Amino acid sequence: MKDDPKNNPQSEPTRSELEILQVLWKHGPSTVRFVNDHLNDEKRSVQYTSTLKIMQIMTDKGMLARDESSMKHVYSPLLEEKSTKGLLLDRFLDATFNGSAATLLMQLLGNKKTSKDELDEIKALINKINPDK
Amino acid sequence: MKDDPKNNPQSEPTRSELEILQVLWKHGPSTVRFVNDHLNDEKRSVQYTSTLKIMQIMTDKGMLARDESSMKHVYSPLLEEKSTKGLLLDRFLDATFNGSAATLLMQLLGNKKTSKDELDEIKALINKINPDK
DNA sequence: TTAAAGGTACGAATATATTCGTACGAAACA
DNA sequence: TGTTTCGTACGAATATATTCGTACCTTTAA
Repeated sequence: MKDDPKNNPQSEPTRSELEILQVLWKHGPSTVRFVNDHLNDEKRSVQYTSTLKIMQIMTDKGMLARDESSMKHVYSPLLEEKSTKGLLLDRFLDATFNGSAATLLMQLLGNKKTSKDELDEIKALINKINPDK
Repeated sequence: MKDDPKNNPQSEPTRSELEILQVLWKHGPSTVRFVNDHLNDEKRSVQYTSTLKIMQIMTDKGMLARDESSMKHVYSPLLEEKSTKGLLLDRFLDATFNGSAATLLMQLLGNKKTSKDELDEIKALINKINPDK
């Protein structure tokens, strides 16, 4: 059982898998048709069977649950949004900023794409941090 | 020339390529031997010829420059550290947090792996932000 | 001066991710 | 009822990333 992906806590979603998870996290359990339409509307052009295939693979990996009681299968995410994003952030932080959150933040603040509103929001958040932590 | 990777501003370094870039950014122009030893000491076990191959590919892609005047070729990064990390951060932010820096920060602050010292550093940084931006 | 050590080049195998065509079954409906 | 539409399953092609063996050349040292 060593190679069963369900038992591999290290595995993280790929780019395509993450796109699908984002739809499911946002909209709840969905059919392939719904997810595919959403991707085509919001993200990029992709064929129905491609989305279907990835969702089938994700189910095999234990990332999604599939309700087959109706012909139109309904998929639910089995990965929790917060912990998954936390894992991805950890990996990214290590790979790109050698684990330094402060360095990442500096980059973020110097980044053109971070708007004034976002900066204000960030400042507000910081001010709420428990000063004892 | 359309497919010449040198002309593709979208291309971003892969995981392995980033590992190598980090060594070159930190230590300056280096031989394959130096980079490979460093990776083995600090990161993971990898054969010399594997590192060589990746660095050759990176040179083809225009990510590295190679000084062949000595038998031991010396490689220099052609990608600038800050802008490269900025690009990676942008992509990650879009893919994982739908482009919201504030959401990313919240995740970062709630993360066990962010230490008190890091939080202090972040707070200090925030306090230095130009309030006009 | 020869053998060992250390270097590059590069093809090929492997691993992984992604895309999509085709087959075929169920349902909707004319 | 037949035909069109919508669904799943799945193999296979494609794209990309990674690893490493082997060939062969240069330098070093016995």
